[in-house]
Amino acid sequence: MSKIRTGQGSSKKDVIIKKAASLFRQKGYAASSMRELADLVGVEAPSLYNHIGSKSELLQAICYTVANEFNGHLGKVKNSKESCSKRIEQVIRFHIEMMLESFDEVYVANHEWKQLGDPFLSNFLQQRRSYENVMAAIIEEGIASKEFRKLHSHVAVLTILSAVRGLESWLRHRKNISKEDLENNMVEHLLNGLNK
Amino acid sequence: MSKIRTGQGSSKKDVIIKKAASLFRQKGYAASSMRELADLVGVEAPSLYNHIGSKSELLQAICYTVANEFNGHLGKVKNSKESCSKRIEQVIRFHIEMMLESFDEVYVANHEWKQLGDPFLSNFLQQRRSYENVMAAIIEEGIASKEFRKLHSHVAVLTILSAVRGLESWLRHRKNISKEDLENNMVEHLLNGLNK
DNA sequence: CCTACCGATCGGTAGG
DNA sequence: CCTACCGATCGGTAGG
Repeated sequence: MSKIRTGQGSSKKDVIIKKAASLFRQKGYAASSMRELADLVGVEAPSLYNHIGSKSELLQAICYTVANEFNGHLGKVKNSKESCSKRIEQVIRFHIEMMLESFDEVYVANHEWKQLGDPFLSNFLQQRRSYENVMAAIIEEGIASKEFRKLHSHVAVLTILSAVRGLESWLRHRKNISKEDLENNMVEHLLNGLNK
Repeated sequence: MSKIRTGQGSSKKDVIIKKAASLFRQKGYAASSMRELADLVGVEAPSLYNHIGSKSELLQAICYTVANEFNGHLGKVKNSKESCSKRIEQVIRFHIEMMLESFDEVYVANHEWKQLGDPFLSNFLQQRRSYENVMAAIIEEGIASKEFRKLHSHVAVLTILSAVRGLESWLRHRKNISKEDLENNMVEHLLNGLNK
């Protein structure tokens, strides 16, 4: 489903971006050097520049690919005919699946976006704000229709998105629980807290 | 209540640590230079070393001060005679208050601990694991006493801690909501999701 | 894809 | 507290 995965059809540039995501997640963007990245790819550092323009371009590619995936999904869910509860559940499950499928990329987009230079930084923040607003609108619709309890919609969005982000630390020290259990537990906790 | 605040009784070292927390939060640890920090303090870079030993020592001081505050509070709550629900609520409220009172420090401890060198890194992770275990034990006690619904306790801990951490992004672009509203909304959402 | 190398900046020290 | 300066490492280029 995603351009993030690296199959046999991937170019050298894709490989470099994939390795960069892994390196940036482990060490942070600023603390990662192009020499280390070159080692992971299996070439000398200057050779990287035959495929990419700069270090910052790698961060941009990672952050924007992730942002596009999330925006694409929310766009589809937004105007569906299902209940607000069902739509929010779909958003939660999508976040959890993205985290499990594209851990490095999502982690980097969540942690290292601050290192983006302008205009990429402001554009990224703009996209995120808009994403949160759409989610808040769905929750407000649910409150108006008495489906949800009367909570501040933006606080609820924050609570949900942050909780889901926490899977990061889960994925670092994998406990013995299946993806299904994880999803169902989290959906139950967050959705029951919302439901009337 | 906390050694984090910088009042009139603070030494130059305290001032440096406080400014470092602010700088590290804004730019990240690795991307912050000692020259920038010196500028904020109002001295030349080499003068910093009359008060501190190294850049990494600053990160250690910030992370450990925060960790000690949280551990101290949880230690007090842990064996209190109150209901599990009440104890979890106290933990949630403490996290929110810490975030509001010592934003820079908590943010840095949450985001930059990975840049700690060993043995500080493993010690920090050990403390955090132990903190989560104590919270999970309280939740399990609540499940056993039928106070809470039957959720995986470690997933619930993760959900709660992550949601509370999300206040970070709230504090960056302050919306018009009071501390009390924020706390009450979040406690209601998270606790109602837990309660039977 | 490599070797050779650049200017800039880093954390930190010496010496006063 | 400063000036002067160190070795190391950085992102990136030239040239083949």
